[in-house]
Amino acid sequence: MIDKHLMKLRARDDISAEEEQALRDAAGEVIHYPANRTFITAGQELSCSTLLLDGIIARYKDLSDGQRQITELHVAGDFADLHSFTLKHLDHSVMALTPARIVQVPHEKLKDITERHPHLARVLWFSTNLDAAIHREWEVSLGRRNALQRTAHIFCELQVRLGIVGLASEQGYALPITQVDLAECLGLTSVHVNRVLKELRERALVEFRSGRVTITDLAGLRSLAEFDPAYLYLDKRRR
Amino acid sequence: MIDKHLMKLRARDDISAEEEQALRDAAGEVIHYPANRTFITAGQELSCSTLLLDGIIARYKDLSDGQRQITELHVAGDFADLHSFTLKHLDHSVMALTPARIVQVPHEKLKDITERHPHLARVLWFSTNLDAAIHREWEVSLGRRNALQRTAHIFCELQVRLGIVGLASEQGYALPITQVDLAECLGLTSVHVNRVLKELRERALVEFRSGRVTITDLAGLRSLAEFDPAYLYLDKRRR
DNA sequence: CGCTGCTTTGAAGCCCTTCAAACCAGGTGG
DNA sequence: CCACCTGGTTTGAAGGGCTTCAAAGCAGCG
Repeated sequence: MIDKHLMKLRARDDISAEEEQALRDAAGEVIHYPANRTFITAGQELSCSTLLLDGIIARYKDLSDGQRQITELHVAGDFADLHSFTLKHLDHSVMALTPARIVQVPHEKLKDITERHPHLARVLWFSTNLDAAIHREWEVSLGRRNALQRTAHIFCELQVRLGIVGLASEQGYALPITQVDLAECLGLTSVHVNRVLKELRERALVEFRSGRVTITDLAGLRSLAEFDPAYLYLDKRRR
Repeated sequence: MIDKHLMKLRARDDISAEEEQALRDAAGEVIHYPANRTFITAGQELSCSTLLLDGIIARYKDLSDGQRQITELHVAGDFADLHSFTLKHLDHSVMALTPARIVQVPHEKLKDITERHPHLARVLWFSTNLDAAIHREWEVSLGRRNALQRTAHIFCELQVRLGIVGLASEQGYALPITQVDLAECLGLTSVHVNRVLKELRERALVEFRSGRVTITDLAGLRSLAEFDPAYLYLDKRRR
């Protein structure tokens, strides 16, 4: 059940059989959410974290004028809110963008892990730091990259992250979200995202249609985005 | 020496005398950096974390065309790179924007803490999650707030963060950085930041001159920025 | 007292937004 | 089986916020 999560962790560090078992034991109830369901609201008190088994989840913040900024996307194998273990309530909301299957991991069990499995605790700590690294890369996109590069960059990021858990190839991957969702990730209007997607298609780099990203030219796409996967910390030997 | 750091932690959770001592014991060499010194370069291997005693530090990423995005500012009492403990090398660089005094904390000592002081370890984990929360708020600013709100927002944030360690009042605080630095935080050009500062001054909200932020109307400033300090997790009772 | 780094101002232009409307596909009910 | 509805996509036209380019102003310092 938590196999994709283990794939993700093991792409970054060694996880012993004992630690794997501790994680498996921590997994609780499996829940299905429909697309478009907000299941954690900012500020709400939390006693368990959400491990995503399947689907796409977004962390987002709403502004008073109805605008929304998605601060990170999550894919299968990610904890959507491991940080709620130390924060206890979140500064953002969390929603399923597609139908999603998740498993709840009680904070009690995570606390046990910090007390009984220090190394595994550090690996989980690492995971939340990886989320922060993704936030930073998005800050760079939002602050300094133009719409075209920004859009190319997110497609590159998801290709790598989905690839780690076996859900993407160099040719593309399923991404059943809307252009509005994408616009909320990119800090753009959906109208402009639409125009950018058209240009990416016409440049024969990538195509985003009917819930699927089809990559025509991965090298070209990465070059346009100046994508450097270092921020995803995949080089295991360095840790 | 690490008093400001303890103030910061204790604004969020209780720290026992024993834990305090463990932290004090972890502190190593004190180092002075001049303004404008990059002391950690992205990718470089690290064996200790940097606790800021005095000054302003920036985490930043450079783009190939010479543009730069600062992803977070640090003030006295902050770890500038506690996350390097689990990441081992960083996806960004770190520089002193002002003359800075720091103390190095060896990762070995942090590892001891995770093994001997699980609660303190969780508090440190919390600290890195707080950094991530700040990243998220900056993503919202960069993605959805206009230049005026964005600038107002960062002044509000720093007022709170510096206030926690006794370095800001409701009337203002020292912030000896340049408009260029500010622009690199805000994803704007320094030219436009200059115009925005003029408008904030003319609206009698805040003045930024000769290294000092003078707040004329804190309520008005917060209202313009739609500043909600919840993301700084200061409500101790909820944890 | 001139150099240097930072700030300020102006003018022109572009990237992205806003507003509006048409198009399209899939699902539902008459 | 088609008309209708709904949510999402696409396109056009106009406008604005921020950038770019350029240059002047200013303060601190050797």
